[in-house]
Amino acid sequence: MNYLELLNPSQRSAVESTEGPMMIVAGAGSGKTRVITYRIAHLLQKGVDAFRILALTFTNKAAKEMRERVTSVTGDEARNLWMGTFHSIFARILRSEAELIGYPANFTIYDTDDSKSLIKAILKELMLDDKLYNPNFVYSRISSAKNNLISAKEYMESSQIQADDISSGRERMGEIYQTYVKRCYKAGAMDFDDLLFKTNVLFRDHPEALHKYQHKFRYIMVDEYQDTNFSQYLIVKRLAAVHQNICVVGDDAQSIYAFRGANIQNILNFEKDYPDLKVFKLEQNYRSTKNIVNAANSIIANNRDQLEKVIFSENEAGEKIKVIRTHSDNEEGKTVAASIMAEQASRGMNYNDFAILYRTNAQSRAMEEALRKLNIPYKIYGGLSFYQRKEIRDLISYFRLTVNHNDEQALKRIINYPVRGIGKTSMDKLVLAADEQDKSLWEVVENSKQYIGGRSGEAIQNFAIMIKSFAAMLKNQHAYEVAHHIASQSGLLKDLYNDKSIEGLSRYENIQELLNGIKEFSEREDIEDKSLTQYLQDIALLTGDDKVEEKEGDSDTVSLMTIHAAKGLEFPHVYVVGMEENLFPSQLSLNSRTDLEEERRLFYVAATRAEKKLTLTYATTRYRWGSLIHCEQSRFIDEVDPKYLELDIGSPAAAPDNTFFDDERKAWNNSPGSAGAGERLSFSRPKPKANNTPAKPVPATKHVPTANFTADDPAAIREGMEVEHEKFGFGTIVKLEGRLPDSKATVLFKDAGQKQLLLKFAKLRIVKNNDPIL
DNA sequence: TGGCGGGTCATTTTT
DNA sequence: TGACCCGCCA
Repeated sequence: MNYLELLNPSQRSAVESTEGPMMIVAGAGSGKTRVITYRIAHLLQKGVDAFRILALTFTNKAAKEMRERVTSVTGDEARNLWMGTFHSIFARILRSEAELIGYPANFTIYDTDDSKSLIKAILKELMLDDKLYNPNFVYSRISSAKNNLISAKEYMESSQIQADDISSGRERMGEIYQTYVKRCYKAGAMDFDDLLFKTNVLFRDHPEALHKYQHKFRYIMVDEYQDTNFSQYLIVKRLAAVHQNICVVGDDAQSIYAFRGANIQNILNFEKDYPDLKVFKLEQNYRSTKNIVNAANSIIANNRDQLEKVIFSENEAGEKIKVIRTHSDNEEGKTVAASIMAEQASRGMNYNDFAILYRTNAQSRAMEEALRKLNIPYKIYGGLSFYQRKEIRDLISYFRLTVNHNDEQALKRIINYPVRGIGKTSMDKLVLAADEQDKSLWEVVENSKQYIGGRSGEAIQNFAIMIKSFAAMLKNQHAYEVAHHIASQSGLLKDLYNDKSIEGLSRYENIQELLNGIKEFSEREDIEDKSLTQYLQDIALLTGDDKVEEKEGDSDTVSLMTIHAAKGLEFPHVYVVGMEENLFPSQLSLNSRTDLEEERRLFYVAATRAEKKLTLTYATTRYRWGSLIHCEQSRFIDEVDPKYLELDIGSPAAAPDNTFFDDERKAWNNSPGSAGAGERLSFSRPKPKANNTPAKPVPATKHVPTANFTADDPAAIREGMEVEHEKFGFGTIVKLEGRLPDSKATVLFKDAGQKQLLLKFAKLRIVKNNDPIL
């Protein structure tokens, strides 16, 4: 097979250039995967040993796909490639070198949930306020420290960081970080970031280990290089230092993981690290129509930091990009669903050809409902993965604890599940004891008699004995035998079996499914080590729906996913929904140019998923965290060169569910300033400032409500308004907090003084609208 | 000790 | 709107 003929000239030279440092700047849809695939095939064909090629990706999906594609070109030899995600490859290396850095080879990998619950536990033990030290915040702070290779010690010694934390009132961050690290160590656990951090430690402190891998990997490829963080960057740099056969592939315009520590500078500055770098640019987009490519180019042109390149398409011009405005998120859903149905019928397309992309998972609901009403089959990607379900985590925790007794998070999770009378009080004692004696929780549990007597003490003893008995099986029996034994002997299976509710049933089925998976694993012929230990290591980094996809592979469904999840995919028709300010771009991104640019790249990614047709939709009102808010069209729509757009924002015939908002709109239109019901009904407004508007003098009235007292819709209440309350009389809205329907108003009553009222209960009549903004 | 109910809270993206 | 946490009660 002459694969070289399948490539265009720039693709081909990228494939044929195998020696020395190189960078492939691969625009969206430019055949990047094809180039990587053939490049590896080319190396193999030249006689390079597959064991000496390292190919790194970010997602399991990408790794899997790449391996399949290489296999289809080169055959079985592809199996020997070192190909996988950063995390899985270096976890593998760390296991074989674990001793060097003082870890057991069977260390546990803590996922995000484990990490956060450990952080919560630490906060509690240190008696810190978890409002101030929000676990999510703490987690991301520690994570970004690790991704920038700042150890706990360094963290505490850095005056810069200290100043930072002190100024935000969190001067004990360093201490938390340090405790966290220590606890992970005692538990024989690494979190996701550790897998990279410790690899760096290994390579820094053990030159012989570094040396070994430097020589082993003669060719290194990194996909999605724009998404590397500092920690990953340094690993790659070190590994490539000897042979210098490093090939990175990426597209700065598609860098969307800065929030996770990815540093776009890694790709922008690559040249500085390798002066004799060869750069290949893949600029022809084979995926999309001219209109889509040009529109995408006009979007990304708004960003400042970019590698120079011109993406072009030789495909047909195609349809313009459609922009649809709707009045509510539900209507948006209906519109999209109806459109899919119509197109599917009129153009003879499959549901597979459609994707609905959104910024946040919460948006999927309105879409789902609408699709369901029209009986359109759909599949949601992302969300809770199989392995994140409670019952699965429970059983896996048993496995984890069996393999690694020190795994604190697993232990805590299951020591009293199923219930065996080991309560909070006992656990508190054990945790305290472990901390005082600097032991792992398990070591204390094993000797619990010293700390806890009576029934609880007994129960703990029995628990420890049970776990040890499980462990005794590990050596000689394969995964399924042990797993099944654990599931039944722990009482977990029985506990679920007894739950006859619908959810209980599905939990039971899930456990069965997990066990079936393990059974398959145990029966696979291509695996040597069929122990439960090995199984755990195989699945530890399997997140997302790697599993689910296989199951319902070829059904014809519309795909729903976040834009992040859609990266790397393509669909004939793409709907990007929720094109609204504060949603996309996310309001969290509006503070800095870098964040906004990342958001814009995200939009670029979304747009370039489409092959034939791209539709952008937005709603002027939307339910968000349970209450109705008003939305404004996204600035990103304005940024697309209008000549590629076809607007459909004329007010559609009133949808049935629309009447509900009429009162509200009336209230708005009555207010001074918004009277000119202009072209765009822009309801959104800047967040009210904390300082209050001065109240106007109100005519004194007694607590007697005016005749015909009728309350107004809470939605119409604004700061600064004068209102009347049945009991408290007249007053001024000083402050509004929260969102409808639970918003709370602080009202300064002329006679009754200041009161806090829940709007949904308090009946307020608007006396005069002093809204300062309108 | 465990279960239930109400209050509170956050909601971006993932290995 | 839902997830989670806490406190109260059995």
